[in-house]
Amino acid sequence: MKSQVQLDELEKIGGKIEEKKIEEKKLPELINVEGEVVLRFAPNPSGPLHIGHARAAILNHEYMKKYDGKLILRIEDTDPRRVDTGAYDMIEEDLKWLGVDWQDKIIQSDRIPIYYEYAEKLIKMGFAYMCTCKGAEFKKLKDLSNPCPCRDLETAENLRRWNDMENMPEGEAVLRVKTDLNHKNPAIRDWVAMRIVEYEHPRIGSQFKIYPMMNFSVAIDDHLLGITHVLRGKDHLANSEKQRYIYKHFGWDVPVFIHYGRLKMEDIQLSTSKARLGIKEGVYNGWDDPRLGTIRAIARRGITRAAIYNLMIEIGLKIADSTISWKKIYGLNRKVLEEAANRYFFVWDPSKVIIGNLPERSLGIIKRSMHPDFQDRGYRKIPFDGKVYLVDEDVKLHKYLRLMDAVNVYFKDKEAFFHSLSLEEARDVNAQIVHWVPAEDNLKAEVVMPDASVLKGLAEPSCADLKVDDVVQLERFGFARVDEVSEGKIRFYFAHK
RNA sequence: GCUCCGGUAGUGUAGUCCGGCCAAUCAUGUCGGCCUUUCGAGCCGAUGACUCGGGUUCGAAUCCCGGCCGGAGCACCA
Repeated sequence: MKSQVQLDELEKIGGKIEEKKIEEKKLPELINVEGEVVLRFAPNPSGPLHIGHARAAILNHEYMKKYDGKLILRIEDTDPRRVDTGAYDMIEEDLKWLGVDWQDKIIQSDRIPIYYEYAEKLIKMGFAYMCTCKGAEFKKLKDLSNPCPCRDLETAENLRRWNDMENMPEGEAVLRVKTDLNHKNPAIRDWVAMRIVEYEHPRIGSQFKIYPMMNFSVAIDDHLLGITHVLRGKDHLANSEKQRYIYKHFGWDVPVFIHYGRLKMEDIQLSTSKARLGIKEGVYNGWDDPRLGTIRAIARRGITRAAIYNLMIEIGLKIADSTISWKKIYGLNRKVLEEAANRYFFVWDPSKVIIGNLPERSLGIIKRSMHPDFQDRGYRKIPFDGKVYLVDEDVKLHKYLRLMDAVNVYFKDKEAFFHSLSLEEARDVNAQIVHWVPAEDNLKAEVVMPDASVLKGLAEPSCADLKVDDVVQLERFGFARVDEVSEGKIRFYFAHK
């Protein structure tokens, strides 16, 4: 018997634990918050979103909610060669699946004239010049901190070249932003703002031939859209510095740049371009192949958005790189699924067993709860007539088996016989407790595993009532998402144990 | 090579700015126990980290210098 003092102490501890659970995982405050916080998620439409995009999307979305601010979806399609027309819709679908919503959407290819306008302003202000030097020659000069011959061109000549740019072939000229030729980092020196692209844009066609470089369009748009905080990967560190020159030249306020580290994912290092190639060559079944790190692949596997959200919030915006293990994701996902997932029997590697000596009283309809912790969800009915399929390994490895909620059997000369009925008796002989499926009344089932291999077996009859996207726990097997249900057949995608 | 940035348990993360309350947080994983008609969940317990070497200081995960390791950028991609 515990003393009152001990009980009080326990309650205190319990209370503390509760509190900690509630206050779990918060994002740090943003700096320089004055007025409305405006953020953007700005993917390049080269394919569907992957787990790396999810980080940017979720963090931006979380801050939008935290500060009751605004999130803008900006599609950055200023390189006609890197545009996949299917990606525009896929990006929005993926964001919707993630539960990320946005207030405004803009597509940069709709804004080309705006970039022209600001390019011209920059030329007139003397902060940009038209450079016709060969790339290699410019680099040589740049690396020595020397100006190229075009740098000191008169404004009038720059404007003449700028207006003539449309008549030049690709590679003939670029518009450069003046920065600092003595900048320590050669990459920052006089970077390219506009270039000629002779390639039909998949979305807007051939109406333009001059396209902005990302550093230019991004800086112009971030300012025009009133972006206050820019969250981006640390691979953009140098770009942020390049973009600062645009703000400086125009006299604009610079947003807060926040750079986070690289996200590495165990077993998945596939870039969008490699994935696309793999799909084209038939190595992968599509963008949602379970081996890929795309949002849709992860979703198809029964990973919940809540798990992805929690993961991204936990990782946060650290600039140091992070490696995510599947175990981490599974652990987070299991928390969500454990409560949500109803239980069903799936027998893989099925072995038919006919049980001898069955007493009449052991036959009938077996009822088993949908979820042991939530009896109010009701139960499934599984008819038991002595003829069942069991997992082959269970049959081979054990002398005594208890078929859950039905009977205890024993094997003699590879034949199965009735032993007893109660759980207690099963315990007395150390019977292995196993799941089973009726030999007659069942569904053909297959489970697509994370490596895309397919495990075939049989599922209990009530699986016929399942709907696509239901996530269930296949007892003694693991969590799986229902991918397709048809007459007498069901297909699952395996999530994890 | 040049420029910049990092390095806390297996993994993720807190703490680092403003040294002491840090013999370092929380989560996940792993192992063990209890419970249980699932290999799940829950509960209890265990496990395990400040990259290394100097320096400053009464005192360093925290500040300084150097090494090591890792990453990013160095495009007419984003």
